[in-house]
Amino acid sequence: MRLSTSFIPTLKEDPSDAEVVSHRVMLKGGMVRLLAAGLYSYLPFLWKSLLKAMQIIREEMNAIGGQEFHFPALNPIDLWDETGRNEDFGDDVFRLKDRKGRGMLLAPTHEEVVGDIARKEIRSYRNLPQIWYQIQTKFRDEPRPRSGILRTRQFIMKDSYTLDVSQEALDYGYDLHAKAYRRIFTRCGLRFFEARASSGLMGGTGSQEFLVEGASGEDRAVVCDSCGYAGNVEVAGTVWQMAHGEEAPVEEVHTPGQRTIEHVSTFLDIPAERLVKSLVYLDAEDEPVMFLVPGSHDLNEAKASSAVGSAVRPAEAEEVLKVMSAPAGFVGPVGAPDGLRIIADTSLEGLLDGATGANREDYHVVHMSLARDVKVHAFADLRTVLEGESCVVCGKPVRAITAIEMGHIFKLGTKYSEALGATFQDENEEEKPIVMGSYGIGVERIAAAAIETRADDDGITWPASIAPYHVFLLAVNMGDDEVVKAAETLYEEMVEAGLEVLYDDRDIRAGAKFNDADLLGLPLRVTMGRRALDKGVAEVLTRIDKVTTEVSIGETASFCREKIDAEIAGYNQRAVEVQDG
RNA sequence: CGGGGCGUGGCGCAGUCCGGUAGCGCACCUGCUUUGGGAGCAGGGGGUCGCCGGUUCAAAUCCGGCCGCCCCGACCA
Repeated sequence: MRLSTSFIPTLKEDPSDAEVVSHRVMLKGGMVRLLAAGLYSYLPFLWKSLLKAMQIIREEMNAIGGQEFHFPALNPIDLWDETGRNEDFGDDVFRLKDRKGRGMLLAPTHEEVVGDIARKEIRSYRNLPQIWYQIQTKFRDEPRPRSGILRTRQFIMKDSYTLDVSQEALDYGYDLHAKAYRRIFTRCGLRFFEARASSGLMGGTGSQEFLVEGASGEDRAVVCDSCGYAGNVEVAGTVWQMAHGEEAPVEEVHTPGQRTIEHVSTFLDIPAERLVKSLVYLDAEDEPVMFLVPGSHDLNEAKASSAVGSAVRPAEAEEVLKVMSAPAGFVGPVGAPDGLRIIADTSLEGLLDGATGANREDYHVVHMSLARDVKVHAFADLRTVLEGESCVVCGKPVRAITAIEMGHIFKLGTKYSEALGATFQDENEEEKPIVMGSYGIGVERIAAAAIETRADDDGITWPASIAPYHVFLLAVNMGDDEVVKAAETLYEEMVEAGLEVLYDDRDIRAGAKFNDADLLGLPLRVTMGRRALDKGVAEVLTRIDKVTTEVSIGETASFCREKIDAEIAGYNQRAVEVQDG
């Protein structure tokens, strides 16, 4: 492709509205343009990369027996009422009416459509298993789109669905997907973590996220570099025990105005690790529940929610007062109202000498023994783990990371098939619900994560497998006929060798070309100028390390071809190594 | 939805406090010179200052309302 006739509108200055690396570079590199908040046009240069990522996804999905579909993005709303998810998604879904007034929505995911086909077509265990997938635009009216292409309101997703006869069969299909995902991300040149995750709105019995470490991500996870354990903070556990202390009579102490852990800790000279945070929450029915976590830790609301089995929200100040008859900042489990559910973090079990609110303004209690003084309803993992705590698998310290969620796989079970009546008849003529799994990959995030993790001060450094082109061919001076002729010949030879070449034949100054070449970040840059031509060479620069090699003109095409092939072969080799986890 | 920032030629910004000629750099057009890391000189085109209303002789500037975009939080497969 000739740059002189391409539409790759690079910018000279940094765009003002972009903070995260991938967003800035995509705008600057003429790859995306904003239409409205969370809605981007993908320009040809980015689209080529996305097409390559999608092709890798296709190959790997096909390799595990996936069949590619294309479902309607526009769905009748009553189908979503059948599963209850029209309500569950709330304002996150775009709704509209057709000309007859029928309620429709723009699908944020496709379990319902898959379930609808299944209930109409799948009759027998002989029809199973099935792996169905599509690569399609999804719509979600995000409350806050952000970070450029990382969280948008319209995005491309590879979504796949397994239909099986049993939980065991689902496990197999789920493992096939995990394997495919490892291969996909590795072939795309990404280093990822697999993290246990919360199923959230999807429901089901288990889920796992594929994360790429990166500061602009929205996910927090802990990873163990020793054994490879990783978990989203919503579910990750660590081995950590609060100091038990020694038993002593419980005692009220005057703590005027000391509401926060920090203040109380300083005021009483008790380390935060010995304080107990008492938090009043309300469940979905507005029934109160008190959570107890170590003063040194935060309550994790996702964990709190699963401990209660319902969504929870912090009680407002007035609600705290109403439930506890004491103001927020001074509430505690000692002498709490009868019947108040109290759920304590597992690290508090056996605590003999803790301090917390006294349920009386300006007073706290010390020497609280949990077993003696508190009626704990249940112990559960409630705390947000902290860096340096011990890995639940190997005991080594874990690391806390910020990460981009690339993919998420779910064991759904029979939630959707039961709601929709998608059943099959087994060998014993018994009618059973189909066991489902669902699996997603955010396609744009592949390109975004590659940029986020590999960009340098000058621009992108694409992995060869998803680079829009392999080579940036730079003719230094279009006014020099011999240079132009040599560049044209190189262009032809490289294309002939099967390379994808972006040929900068623009009649502009060399400096601008070099800067664009750095910015666009193709794996190889081939420079043809007077200097090189006189030596009978082309200068081949590998973008990732900026090392230049002089290669005789006649061998340049094959030299580049080998470089690109070697890099891609490296990813493929690594894919084999990591595919089984 | 709460908090903060911003909206002025295509892009990046100044001007707004203190009302009175819309300005700078880049980009764009023409000519000449240049040509290996975003050239120089000369000439030129392009802006209802986000929108609506108010105050005023006069509004980019003051007042009121609204809209949009970005960031933090809430939220979020």
